[in-house]
Amino acid sequence: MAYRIRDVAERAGVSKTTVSRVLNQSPLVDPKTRRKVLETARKLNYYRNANAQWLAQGRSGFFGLIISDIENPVFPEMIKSFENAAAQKGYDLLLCTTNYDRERTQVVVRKMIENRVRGVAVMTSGASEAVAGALAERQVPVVFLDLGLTRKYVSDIRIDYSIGIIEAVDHLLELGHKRFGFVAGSNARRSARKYRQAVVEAFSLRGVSSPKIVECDQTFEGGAAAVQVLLAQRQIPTAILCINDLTAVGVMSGLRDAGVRVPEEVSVVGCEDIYFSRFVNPPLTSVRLDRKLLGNKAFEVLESMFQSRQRTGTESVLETRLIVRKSTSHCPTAAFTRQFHQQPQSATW
Amino acid sequence: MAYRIRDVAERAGVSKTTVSRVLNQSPLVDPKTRRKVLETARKLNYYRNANAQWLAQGRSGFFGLIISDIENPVFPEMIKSFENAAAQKGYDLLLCTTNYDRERTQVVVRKMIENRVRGVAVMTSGASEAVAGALAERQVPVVFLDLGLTRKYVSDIRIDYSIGIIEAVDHLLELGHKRFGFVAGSNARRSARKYRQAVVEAFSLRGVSSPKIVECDQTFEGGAAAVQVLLAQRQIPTAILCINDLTAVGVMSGLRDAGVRVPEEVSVVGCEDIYFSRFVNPPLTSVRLDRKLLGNKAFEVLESMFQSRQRTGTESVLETRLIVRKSTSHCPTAAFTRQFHQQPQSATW
DNA sequence: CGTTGCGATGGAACCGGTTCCAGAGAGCAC
DNA sequence: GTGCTCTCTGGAACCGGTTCCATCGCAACG
Repeated sequence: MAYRIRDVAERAGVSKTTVSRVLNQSPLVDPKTRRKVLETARKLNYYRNANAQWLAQGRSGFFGLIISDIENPVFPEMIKSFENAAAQKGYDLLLCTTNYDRERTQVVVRKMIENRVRGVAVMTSGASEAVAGALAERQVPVVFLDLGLTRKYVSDIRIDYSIGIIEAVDHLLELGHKRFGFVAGSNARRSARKYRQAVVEAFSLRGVSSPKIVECDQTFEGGAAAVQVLLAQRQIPTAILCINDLTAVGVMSGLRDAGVRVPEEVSVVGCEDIYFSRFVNPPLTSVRLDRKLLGNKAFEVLESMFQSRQRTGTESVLETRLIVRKSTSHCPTAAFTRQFHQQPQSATW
Repeated sequence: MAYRIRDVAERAGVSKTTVSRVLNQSPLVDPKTRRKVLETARKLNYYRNANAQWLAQGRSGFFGLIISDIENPVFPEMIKSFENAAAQKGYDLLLCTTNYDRERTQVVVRKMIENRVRGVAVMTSGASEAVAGALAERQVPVVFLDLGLTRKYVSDIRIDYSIGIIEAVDHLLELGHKRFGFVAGSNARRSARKYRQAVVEAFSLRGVSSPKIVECDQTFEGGAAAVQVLLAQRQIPTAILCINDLTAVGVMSGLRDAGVRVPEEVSVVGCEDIYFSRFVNPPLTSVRLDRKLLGNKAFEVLESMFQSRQRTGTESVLETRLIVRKSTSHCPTAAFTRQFHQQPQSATW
């Protein structure tokens, strides 16, 4: 068995209490004693038992982070910044994934409670109010993404898509575009619904007729399939907004397969600005959601709830903005578009 | 304060011991008693205190996973499969990242020990034998990636790049290629060194003259820069191997910027087969490293060490294989290559 | 009928820390 | 010298589980 605090105490000729004080940087220790304790601890190669410490303290050193699927490229950046923020304050990360599974979500929430975490960030938009309830009931501060609700122990970070989308619409209008398409996600997803709403509002705000909306499953293949629907129209759109970057890349691929050049003939705008977006060809113009900021803010919100006496939840807003790269450019001339429709390959769609 | 096991015991009219037995599925409990205990636990909405449980048991329910940087796209898949494998056996994941920082590595190793994890997978090739020593000394089973060493408590998973690389070389030879380039990583990295060695060996095995090697920093930009060196040669290679996919994508981008078409004029092969490789244009041919398998195997190895009486380390091998997509094709004719060298844009490199 | 064996249960020690509270001893003012 | 304050230290209870060992009731058996 490894050395315990008592072993250190005995060899340093002091009590457990004193050793504990030294290890926890209590000021109530004589510098000379402190030095001796630290030295013997080092000599014994002592490691404290985190479970014992946290049992005694009534809570662990963990902050929990619940996400849906770590393979989704939006998460790693968020995890990193959340973890860094926590590490800076001396806390650890307890990461759990739900894989979009209802049952697994329950298990994961239970784990958070059993581990006596100091707070939980639930960064999957699939999570329900039931999750919020379960955690708040155990007095665990929790922060959600776009839950649309705050109360005691429950904070919310709202993502304001509209800013970035309006920037995108303005950008496209400036480039002379008039006919738009939007490859949307399923309305069953809260975040997809919000995004679609913001898109529609942005167009009406600018007094432009609504884009042609095609729904897809938010994957690469979904984007490639959705764009075929848009291309089959009598008048194809010259600019296409997409629910996320992966879809946008699929859209670009579908366009290329159909012989349509991006951005010369059709401009494409993604959302999220995942790491890879700058490396595709052409580099993708995208509505950026700053996950670094999101992860930081999530931790910040949790910590301030944890500190506050009342544990009152707060609402904060995360803004988005447009990152212009090379997948958008001037609207092609009408002549060009008409010519395009006479190409033989258009028959194959 | 939340309900404790004692509260459940009192209300169910049994002892703490019995409740503990019920919760741990011990068979030494009368079914009737079991039912009553479970019911009162549910009624009280009881959650066990993991810290207390693990303190008493002398070890936690965690398996540790140490990686360098979660933003590197090779890791998420690995994390997922490791976590799934652990979850299936009822264990949890303790994920820590080093961010390539020596000091942070120490901190992270300490955390693993303090949390009394049942085993640690160190899946960053930056880790040294010192880390192995620190953990083995505390009798923590640990599995490394390409450490090239096994002993008590220390296992190793060796990645056999050569299979995939030989497949790649054969594939390119079949396509008629004769002049090759290799965009390598820094020899300072263990894994990059191994990869380079495997490439050189594969060529000599097939009796082909060695490729022109250019070193880079394994990033997109590094790849784009490295390819310029290759293009500046009198005879440019018609096929380029790359240390990883991100570099390969950079190489393709650099080629495109120089007006060289992939794969018609130059074929490109990556390594790792990250998720995004199939979505770039053209979809990347790559030497796949199966991270799903790696994560699973890492957990498996740890668990079997944990079970074994002797805690002897094992060595296992993970094979790679070539995934052929569209970034490789027939070697262009000699005439074509010569013509290319007379193009004006070659002067700008 | 006494003994044995077995399934079910509980008492109490223990895991390794933290923290409340009491107290020793030094320093200082009077 | 006395009393007070202040700094530093240690004893002991406690956190909430697990587990060793003893015990008890009951059925089976000789």
